[in-house]
Amino acid sequence: MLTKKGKYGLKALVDLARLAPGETAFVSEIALRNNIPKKFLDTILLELRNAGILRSKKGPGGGYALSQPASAIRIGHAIRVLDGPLAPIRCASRTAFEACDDCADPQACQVRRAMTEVRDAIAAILDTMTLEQFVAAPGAAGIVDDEVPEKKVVGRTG
Amino acid sequence: MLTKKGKYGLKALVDLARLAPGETAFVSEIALRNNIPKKFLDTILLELRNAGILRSKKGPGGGYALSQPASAIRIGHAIRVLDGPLAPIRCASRTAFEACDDCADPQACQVRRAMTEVRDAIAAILDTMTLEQFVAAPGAAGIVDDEVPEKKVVGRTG
DNA sequence: CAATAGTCCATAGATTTGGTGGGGTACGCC
DNA sequence: GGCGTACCCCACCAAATCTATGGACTATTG
Repeated sequence: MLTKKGKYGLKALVDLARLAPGETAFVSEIALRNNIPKKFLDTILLELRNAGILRSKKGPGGGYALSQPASAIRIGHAIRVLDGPLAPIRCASRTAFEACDDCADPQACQVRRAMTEVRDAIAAILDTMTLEQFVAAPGAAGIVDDEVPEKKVVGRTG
Repeated sequence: MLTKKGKYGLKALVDLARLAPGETAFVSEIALRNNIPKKFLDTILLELRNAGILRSKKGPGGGYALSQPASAIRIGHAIRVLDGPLAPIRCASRTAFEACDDCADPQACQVRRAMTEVRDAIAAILDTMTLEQFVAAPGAAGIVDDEVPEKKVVGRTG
């Protein structure tokens, strides 16, 4: 699951990536532009900064900015910082592995096997995608066959 | 995220798929064999039954069994029944779509775009995989380059 | 030194997850 | 037609996680 924290973080990164080179933005600006609670965004940007993805400057005229060009920032990295491992289940994570208490032998677990396959597919997308690609919006014409349904559907098939 | 509920459910399905044709198993048996709390498994199997994946028989000599051959049961279906939509975020679900309250226009959202791609990758795997394939264990030799690390790693890179 | 804006810590409500308890109900079997 | 088995259903609960909020502190600029 991508939590609100992760989502807010990605939105903030997009916001910052759109800045002119050298420019910085206040937390309050970013929060306002993206409908994010300012205080919550505070902690999110801080984590991204501690992870080396953002840099910050205090005081008047301060603010946040990307620490690297958008083309060098991988979406998967940001998500891991904010939401943890990409794997759907911990025992399927390649580097944040943790054994399930109900599994005698993780190597023999079918669930783990399948979820590892899923993890790899997710990682293949998100560790390849850079912030630069992420920001490059293919306009509203990008997804033509992906209509948004009227209201929430009963069956959970998504 | 695959919750314990989803995981337990999948394990139970594997258990049932290994039964001889026509044979049934008690909830208590399945629970015991897979280290699953009996009562919790009760509710899980019930949901799978209500979804048409399992059939059950009451009374002595009763129990649970697959309602269809394992080759006709799709893993993605079972997971959706137990854990909900496969998409990492609701607004990226194709049929259980729900708009985020912080997004003015879902069509223009970069996060949604990327997560839809992830959703499709997940669905491609899980909606293709049948219980039959899922159960077919390629022994311990199946994944050779997938060593299980000693203990939990600090960095969350999974 | 005063205003600004990031940093840090503590806390708290809401929701989800994971699980328990108890009773009801259909069924097979003496 | 009881009796026990084992599924069915309801309510409830504890713990964890998510989603914030409040307030104090610190560094910087003018």
